[in-house]
Amino acid sequence: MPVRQASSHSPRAGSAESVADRLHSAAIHLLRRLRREDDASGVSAPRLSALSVVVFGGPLTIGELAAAEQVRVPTMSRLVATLVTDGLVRRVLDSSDRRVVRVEATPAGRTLLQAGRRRRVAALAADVARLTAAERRAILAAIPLLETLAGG
Amino acid sequence: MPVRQASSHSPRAGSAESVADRLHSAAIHLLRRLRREDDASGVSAPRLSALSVVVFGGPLTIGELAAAEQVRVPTMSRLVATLVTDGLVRRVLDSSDRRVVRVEATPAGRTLLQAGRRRRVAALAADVARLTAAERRAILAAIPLLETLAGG
DNA sequence: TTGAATTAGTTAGCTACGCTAACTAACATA
DNA sequence: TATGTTAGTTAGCGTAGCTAACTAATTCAA
Repeated sequence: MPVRQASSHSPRAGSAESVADRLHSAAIHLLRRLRREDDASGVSAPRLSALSVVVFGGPLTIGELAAAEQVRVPTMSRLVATLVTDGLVRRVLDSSDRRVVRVEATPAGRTLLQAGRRRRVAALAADVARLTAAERRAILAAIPLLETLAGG
Repeated sequence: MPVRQASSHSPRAGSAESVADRLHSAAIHLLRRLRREDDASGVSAPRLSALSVVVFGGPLTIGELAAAEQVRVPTMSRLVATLVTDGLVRRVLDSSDRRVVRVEATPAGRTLLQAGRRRRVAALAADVARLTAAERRAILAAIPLLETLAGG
């Protein structure tokens, strides 16, 4: 794994390439862990993530949702279909443009999101809680940067 | 998305739960981006990651590889099969225990890894390079913590 | 020394997520 | 009105993850 050899192999510690490489590795590992926990909780990460956007971002079209989640429209269409089946969101027709599907959360969706997010991050949060305050600050400082990179 | 509402919704900014939640979201977004780039490079992230372990970690058994990559043995078995088909790694029989499959990199695997890693992280590295030195340091400081959390 | 348990890995079969291509339906416009 | 554009769905593919069930090899104990 890059991280395991980065120090002995990277071009320069701290170089953009080195940072990118190690970040890549860390993201893979972190997400594998998160996926396991999400699976255990019964709601996959992509679904919860989409549900979260709908709950907090108000009614959104499939296309807007896809853009927000950085996936293609058909992928989002399927995610939404699953969420509808699960009763977590509802399709609302736009009266002025009947092509448009607006997605909004159901009460069940809102409820589940709260519980789901709690459950989902519980184990991770427990580990985060084990870090020192300084370490937590270090992660917190990096998060907006990670989002920036993800958005690039 | 949690990040978009975290500041207005999280229990306490900086709390373990808040950090975990935002980290979860950031990891999803980051990996989606990385996946797109990996796909474009023709070698998926899990394969490159496994290849990297083999290249830098010397010959390893399937089980060791699975543990290192935090996946189950059948998953790794299949990844290795693909890498073998692609000529990037080679199975070596252990003469003292013929159940054991030791996986080692081929020259082609080593070559591809170098080029592949470069290509794979190039775009990300370009964005990283656009950050300030302080921002890069912030990410660098967080990475070992992320790996710790991923390993928990 | 042979028969049972254990260990390493593979195979089969499932779910989910991502994609593109091709389609339908609705709208806009020339 | 016919043509093009836009929103979304459906179909089909590839990959990754899992568990369950299997084979083959080794270990160990009666």
